[in-house]
Amino acid sequence: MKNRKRTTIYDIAEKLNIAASSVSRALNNSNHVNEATKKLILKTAAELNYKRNTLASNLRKGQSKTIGVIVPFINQNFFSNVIAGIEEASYQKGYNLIICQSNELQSKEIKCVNTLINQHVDCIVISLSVDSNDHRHLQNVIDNGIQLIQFDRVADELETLKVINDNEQASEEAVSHMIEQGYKRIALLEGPQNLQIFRQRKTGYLNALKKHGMPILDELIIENAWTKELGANATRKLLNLPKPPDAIFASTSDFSALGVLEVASAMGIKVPSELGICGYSNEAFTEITSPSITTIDQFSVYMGKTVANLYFQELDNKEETEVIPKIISIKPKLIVRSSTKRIG
Amino acid sequence: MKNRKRTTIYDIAEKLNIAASSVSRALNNSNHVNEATKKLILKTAAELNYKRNTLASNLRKGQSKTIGVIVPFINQNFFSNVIAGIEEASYQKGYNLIICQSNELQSKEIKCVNTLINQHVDCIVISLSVDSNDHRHLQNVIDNGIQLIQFDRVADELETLKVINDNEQASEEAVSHMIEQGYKRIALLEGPQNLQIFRQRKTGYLNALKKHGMPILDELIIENAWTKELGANATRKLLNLPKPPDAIFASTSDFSALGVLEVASAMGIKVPSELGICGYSNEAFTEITSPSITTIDQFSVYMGKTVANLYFQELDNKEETEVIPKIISIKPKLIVRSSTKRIG
DNA sequence: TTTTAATCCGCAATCGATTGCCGACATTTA
DNA sequence: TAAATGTCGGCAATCGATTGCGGATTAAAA
Repeated sequence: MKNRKRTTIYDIAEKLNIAASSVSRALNNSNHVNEATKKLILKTAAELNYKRNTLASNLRKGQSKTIGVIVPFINQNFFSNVIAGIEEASYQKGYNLIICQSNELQSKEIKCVNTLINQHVDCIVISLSVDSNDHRHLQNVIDNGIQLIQFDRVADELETLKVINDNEQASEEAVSHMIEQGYKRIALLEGPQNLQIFRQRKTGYLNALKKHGMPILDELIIENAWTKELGANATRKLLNLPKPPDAIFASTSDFSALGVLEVASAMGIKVPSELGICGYSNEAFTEITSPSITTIDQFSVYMGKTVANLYFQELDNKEETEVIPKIISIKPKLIVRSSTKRIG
Repeated sequence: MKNRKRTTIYDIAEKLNIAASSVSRALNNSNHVNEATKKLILKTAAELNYKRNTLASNLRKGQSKTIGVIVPFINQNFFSNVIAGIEEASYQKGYNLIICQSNELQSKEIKCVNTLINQHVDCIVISLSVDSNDHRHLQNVIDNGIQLIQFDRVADELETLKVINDNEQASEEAVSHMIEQGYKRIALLEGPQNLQIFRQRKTGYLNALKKHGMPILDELIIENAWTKELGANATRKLLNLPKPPDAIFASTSDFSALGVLEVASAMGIKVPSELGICGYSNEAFTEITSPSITTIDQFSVYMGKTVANLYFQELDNKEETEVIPKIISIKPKLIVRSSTKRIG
């Protein structure tokens, strides 16, 4: 709070009795300024503890070197990892991050988008909130000349850059694995079907069953079981069926899978011998439950880096070759653990 | 990418054939403008899809309505929770967050600080990196008239606003609890002692021993065991002592405690009967290990909210009463779980 | 009807950095 | 020696929004 007034290029100019434009050029390392004066300016700038006012600079240059990120919750493992990845890649390029949480609410998501547009961010990175239905606010981003990149939870119909997981394939692989382990009645806990990722995971599940010539049993497919509690409730319901499942694929999240595991334990049902369990996301805890939970790794940090790098590539490429793929799909990896290992 | 050029107040002014200043006033809901024209302006602004250029506004007003946050890693539970808390409180006040990671490196921390100063953030919130030794960069923040708030890992000698946990007290409570459970030889895994929080936790440990008239055994105090791996190594060493401990307080983190638990399990040592374990942080996984781990909850989201609100209070209070406490200490809560429950 | 006050609105400066353009001077080439 | 080229520095406009001040119009008070 000492010098409320910060030193500007004018202060430096005045002190050295030169024009502010020269100071600006020197600080930007332009070659339109004599080497000697440049050194002098830099020295004086350091002495006066000069800090460039990025606001002014950005205003003039019409860019902000800032990327806005909107996620449902910052403190969910998957998202915080993606953000960490974005941050790492952006930092190297001298870009800053503005982070917003949509709290899974479209209404807040819209506000976040507007804030970021006002902030003149160069790029908005978003993973949709669960109740996101129409996408006018995203169209608005594009209309305002801001690069839009969607990741993970994407609106398919919008033609933007996207970084996604191959959910369908991963899901199919997981279910196939369970079938190979001898499970016959595999239940599916599905997430809100307005989100593409959950539709894809369901498709993967159905594909696997078809491929192995297994029947699709509607009573084993439970909607909207994507939190630990909902997963637990669904499990109670499933295990009390006349013909209960012998495996549960919690396609929504590991939290849901954890709910499954807890209910099974409480009911004295043995995992994996009597009930197989597979989650999604490879949350840290899946490794340390007993038994440990089979799950799918989404390479979240890598995903974040990919998002950022995609933006930077697109930036370099402007008006040039335009050969960059608009959609990058990252292949997730099935992590087989005890909760589904019945044989071998 | 449609209209590269966004509408400004001048566009609105021109269209309505009035002065830009009136537009500005209308948009700021000033009462120095006729109600009818105000309505007209607002309507036109909406029609033209006007978005305020926050950069220009902030430049003029000399503030940015932005809070910069620097943490070691975004994707560590504690920090992402604190950030979530800060975001929630800031959002309500119309403030944005710029997030940086120091990666536990002082060098990067300094760069982050400079970036944020350049960005003219109104406030910088920081939790120090582990190798943070001198604090000139923090002094620099203050000298630039930016409000500095430290949380959790703070530099004690700097007179700034601080939000901390009462580590000493929590630590003492945890160790006392273990003593009451009948543990006689309680080991301590300590963190890097240049960070105050770890010194405080050690002090709490020592206090508890003293209070209960128990000897302090140097061979049971292990330095720098603050990751899962280091915790595991330390445990191997401890359990191979001629007179091994019957309890381990992983004062650094739950990850460290997890390392302890894993080694104990691998060595066939029963927890809690043969070895008590207590962690720190109340990470989600501590609840689901078997046995579940006794730990200390730091109320991280609440901590974040407190940080943000502290800033806003200070803002309101400028030049006024100055009665706000400079240091807010949040009392953590001991969460007793199976890993230390030997009696009762 | 005249004075006073209130209400609106516009002019122009300002925030700090950047940049196109011009001119002064020095250096090189014809 | 004259012309052409290059180097360096300054002037002034610009980015978009805000705001102090003053002027004009209208309403209220005397």
